[in-house]
Amino acid sequence: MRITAQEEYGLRCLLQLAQQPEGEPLTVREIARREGLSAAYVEKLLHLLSRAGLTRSVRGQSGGYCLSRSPQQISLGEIIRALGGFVSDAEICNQFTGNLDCCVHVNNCGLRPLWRVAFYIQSMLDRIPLSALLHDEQKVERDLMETGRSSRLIV
Amino acid sequence: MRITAQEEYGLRCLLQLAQQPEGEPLTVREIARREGLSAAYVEKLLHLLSRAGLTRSVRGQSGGYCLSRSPQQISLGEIIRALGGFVSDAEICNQFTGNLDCCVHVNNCGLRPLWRVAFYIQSMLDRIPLSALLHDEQKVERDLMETGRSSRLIV
DNA sequence: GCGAAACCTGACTGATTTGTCAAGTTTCTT
DNA sequence: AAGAAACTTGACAAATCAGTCAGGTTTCGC
Repeated sequence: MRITAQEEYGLRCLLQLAQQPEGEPLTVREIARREGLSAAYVEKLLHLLSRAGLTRSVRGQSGGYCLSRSPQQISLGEIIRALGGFVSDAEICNQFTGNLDCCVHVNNCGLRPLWRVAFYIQSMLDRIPLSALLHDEQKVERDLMETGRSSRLIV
Repeated sequence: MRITAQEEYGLRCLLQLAQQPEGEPLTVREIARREGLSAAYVEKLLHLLSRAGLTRSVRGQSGGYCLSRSPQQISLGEIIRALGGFVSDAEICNQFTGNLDCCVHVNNCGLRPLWRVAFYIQSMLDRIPLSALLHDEQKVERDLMETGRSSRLIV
């Protein structure tokens, strides 16, 4: 269970965009410079994020990338899903790679409670806006406490 | 941010061991049969878990594997760490693969709040015992609510 | 118009992760 | 003591992921 490189670097790019004044696009080259990444890699990440509807590109000489919504309206959950995905219902027993014809647990999956945990984590991330990462760490902590108290697992 | 194959299958093996009567080892062959995995792969997973101190092997003709502690005393967090690890403090800025000599955020890392989130998730998993996955899903839900209320991020 | 600056895209290479194989060592049963 | 059942281990092949490259298309400023 790890945060992938793609998620980390993609998020860094988004944080750069989030610090930009409204409506002023930032170039790939500039983001790459600030984050110490190659321009090609930043392009790939931003392309992924644009496909997911999180960023918007402006072509042409004075173009670049913007967030498509305000940092308050973009959640960490969305970002994680755009950049590599999370465990999801669909892939649980279908993508089973074992020897049997299908997952032996298909009728009474002993791991279903684990997926429940995963969904819980995901719903927690859905409640944390990108803007939370712009502020101090205490802010994030308060947000987490909030989700901890209020969220329920959907039965 | 995903649960890896190794984590999933390793956990399945542990769940098989957890259902075994105390002190009766289960053979690799039998676990493999029940889970529809190859014996070689199950061996590899159990070897990893033994190294982490979660399982114990009994050699010889009537041997096999047991849990080294009761399912109540083994947490999901430990299991995840044994089977592929979680993000950890040490690897955050050190393993940075960018072009710069070191992470450009080393002094004021914009992602630190994200690691805080990761640690929070990890501490939540540390509070869920393996035994919780043996019971019904409502049980897991109650456990999660408990951790949601009681845990604090360590500052 | 035309060239420079910027985004767009798919193919490709290297690294990591998955899962297998094969040749051990240990222990029990008879 | 011999053989079978079981764990041990390191090397390997296949699949997936990270990151690069090259050659596009679009737009702006002059």
